[in-house]
Amino acid sequence: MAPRRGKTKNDDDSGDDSDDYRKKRDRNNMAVKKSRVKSRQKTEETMVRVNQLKSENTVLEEKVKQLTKELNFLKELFLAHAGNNVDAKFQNVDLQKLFGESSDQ
Amino acid sequence: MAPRRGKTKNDDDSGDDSDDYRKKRDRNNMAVKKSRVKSRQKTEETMVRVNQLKSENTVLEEKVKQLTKELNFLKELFLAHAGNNVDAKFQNVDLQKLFGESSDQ
DNA sequence: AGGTATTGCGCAATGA
DNA sequence: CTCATTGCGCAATACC
Repeated sequence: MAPRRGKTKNDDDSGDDSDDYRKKRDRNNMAVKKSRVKSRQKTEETMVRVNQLKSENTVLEEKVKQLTKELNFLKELFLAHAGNNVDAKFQNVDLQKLFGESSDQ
Repeated sequence: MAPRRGKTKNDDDSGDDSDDYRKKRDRNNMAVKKSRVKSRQKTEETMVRVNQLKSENTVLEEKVKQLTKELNFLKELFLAHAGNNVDAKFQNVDLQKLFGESSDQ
């Protein structure tokens, strides 16, 4: 596969000339491998996370849609009779505030 | 930095003895670099995506909470008077169905 | 000071 | 055949 033997030709620093150099390289190679496995796992998890979030999101959007629908129905029903002076007690309620722009946006 | 010069000197196959081998290697090195840049960008984007989704999620959760609150308020208000036989027209509405367990959860 | 962890890079095999 | 992707080792260097 790979023609190992870069033949580092020791040249200078680090007093190790050959054998514990190898030991050191081997240990680093292990570390590299380990680190890369970890990295891949992290990526995997991130992908999973994205999918989780996407589906949670979908569920929540449906819920909002449903709730909004219900709320609008109720408001209409309410207003239809409120304008009719149905019950004096309803006068206590500030309908404008309630139904005008109840929630934001 | 790296004492390149592995000078594959090999002998075997691939009719290229030395010069277009280098060309080939250089091209591949370019391709590798490009591919890795792309990979890193993709990772970056994924991170961004996760954050986007997380905040969208938070917003949606708040919205659901708010809508639920409003809805409950309206239902109570409604029921308080419905039991009072406020308006004959309300008789058309099946209040059990409306307020019983309208939505899930 | 001495180790592991991370990262950029080149090589070679393999995939399109 | 050319380019893209991937596992791997090396060396630098970040991190403790």
